[in-house]
Amino acid sequence: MEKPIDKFIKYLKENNLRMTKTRRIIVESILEINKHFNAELLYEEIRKRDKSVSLATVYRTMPLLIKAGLSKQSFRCSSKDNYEKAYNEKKHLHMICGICHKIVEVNSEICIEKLQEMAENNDFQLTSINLTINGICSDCQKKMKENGKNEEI
Amino acid sequence: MEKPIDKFIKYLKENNLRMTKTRRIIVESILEINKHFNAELLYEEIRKRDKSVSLATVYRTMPLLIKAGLSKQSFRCSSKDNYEKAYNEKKHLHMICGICHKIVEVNSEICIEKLQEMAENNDFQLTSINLTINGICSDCQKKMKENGKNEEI
DNA sequence: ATGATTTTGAGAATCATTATCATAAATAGA
DNA sequence: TCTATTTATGATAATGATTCTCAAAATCAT
Repeated sequence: MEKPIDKFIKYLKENNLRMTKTRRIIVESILEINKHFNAELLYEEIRKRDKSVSLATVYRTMPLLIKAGLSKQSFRCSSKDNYEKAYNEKKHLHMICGICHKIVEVNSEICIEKLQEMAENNDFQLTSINLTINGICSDCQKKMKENGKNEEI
Repeated sequence: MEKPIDKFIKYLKENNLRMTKTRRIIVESILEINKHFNAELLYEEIRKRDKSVSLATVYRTMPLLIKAGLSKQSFRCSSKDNYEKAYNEKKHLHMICGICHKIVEVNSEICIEKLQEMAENNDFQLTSINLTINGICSDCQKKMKENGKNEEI
């Protein structure tokens, strides 16, 4: 299977874009993150390798990674966009607790395959599927019962 | 079946909140909108009835409508949160074109029922399901082929 | 290496959403 | 109905994630 970095280089070439030190560091950093991530988290991971990379470049680079097929948009939590790797990934969805913001990944192969099929049936070229269950986790349900509060979601 | 406005009044009472002229107008306005909507669109609809209502109050009122079960969060498009009514609604998902931002509703009863079941199995008190397919509609695919452009998503 | 083009970091700008606060409206009690 | 208390509202400022700008640096084609 083609290595992510090679896939990226290929994408860049095809689009007359340049492979740079910064872009390489960004790709390497994403490889280290084994879950969903937002721009800030990726930025922290990048800064472990190189403190000179700017947050703007992280934001600038995400669309490239997505178009190159290395990464994809995922859910949105606490007003922040989240991403995940687009390869080697089990088909899953996210259950997000609106109180404590805990995120649980749940296998959902069947649903996702059904959605891919739907896109195809509608002659819709799929770029990403957002499949998120928002709710209140059992821990927070308990806590709410205990103190009788009606907390924000 | 309980009327939305009565459901809202009941919710307000239970939470020691007040029914006001503004809140009534907001509920009435939502009843007039027969599709998904964002804060701005709802604000326009409200202003047809009363020009004095402020956008801040629209934003303030949405969480109440959601908790009262009149409305629910839906997809996000062009950096804006969208909502929809939470009753009388067929179970559907949204397919959003990343180029022209056209939104197509597609029936998806099976998927949604599966997801509700999943939430239940995980002892997760469901507040909303976000089920969105992002991609490129067939029209935009054609246009891109014609002028060979690699447009933004 | 040279010159043309692209990328970058730093910081400013944007824009949807939230917070603040003084005033107005709604409720409870007399 | 009047009054006191609480809640809601409009106007506007603040916030914060993301995007834009631009001069300087890096990359590429020759």
